[in-house]
Amino acid sequence: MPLRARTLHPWGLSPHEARVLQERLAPHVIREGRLERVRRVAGVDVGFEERGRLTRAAVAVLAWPTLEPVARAVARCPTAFPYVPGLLSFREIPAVLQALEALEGPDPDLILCDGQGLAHPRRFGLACHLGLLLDRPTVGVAKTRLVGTHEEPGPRRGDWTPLRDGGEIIGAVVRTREGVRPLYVSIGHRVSLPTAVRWTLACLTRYRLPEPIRAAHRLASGPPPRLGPGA
DNA sequence: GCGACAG
DNA sequence: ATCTTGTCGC
Repeated sequence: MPLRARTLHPWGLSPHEARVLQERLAPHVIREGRLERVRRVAGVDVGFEERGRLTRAAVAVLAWPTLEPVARAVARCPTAFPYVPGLLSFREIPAVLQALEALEGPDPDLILCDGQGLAHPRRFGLACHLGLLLDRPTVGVAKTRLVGTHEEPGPRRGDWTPLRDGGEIIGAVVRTREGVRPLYVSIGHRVSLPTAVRWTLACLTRYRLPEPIRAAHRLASGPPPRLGPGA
């Protein structure tokens, strides 16, 4: 059955109302969870298309552990919320939900999101917001830092250092490939930080980004998908 | 006041 | 996110 979001709140909010809502919802994020019997891992990519002022979301579902794509969907919506650092989910999640609800086949057991999770000023990044709406395990995987301080992780794939803010560990700075900038991994919902880091690393191939997110990003902005012999 | 600031 | 310029690896 299709992934469906709970209606926890309305979407036509002002930036101020959005901040207040984040503070109300953040305590509901579950910061633990181990994941057993993972069969499918989804990646979510979000972005803005200046031409047409559209918010774009792409989702790819990959089988575990083969990482073969089994489902994909793209959605574009007229952008209805400004880009404000810390409020990205209010701009992007409507398109993400539209794409998720169009997916065919069995639901993913884990969703890797393009953006922060707990590594957010109010501990409620896009991955937390999406995880709470769906009540499913999510992980935030961001290419650059939003908040927090950290030391540079070691040079080898899998090396990581804690990301700290306000006296707590809010994420991990993970070297996913030698010679490239690290990624910022944080809890989204229903996973522990070690689980979030483990699955980010488990989904790596030879690239900087975990394969489900790469597949999603490629879907909307890369070359057209090559259909396999079974399609 | 000045810089920082997911996508 | 997007754009531009310069450098490096395959």
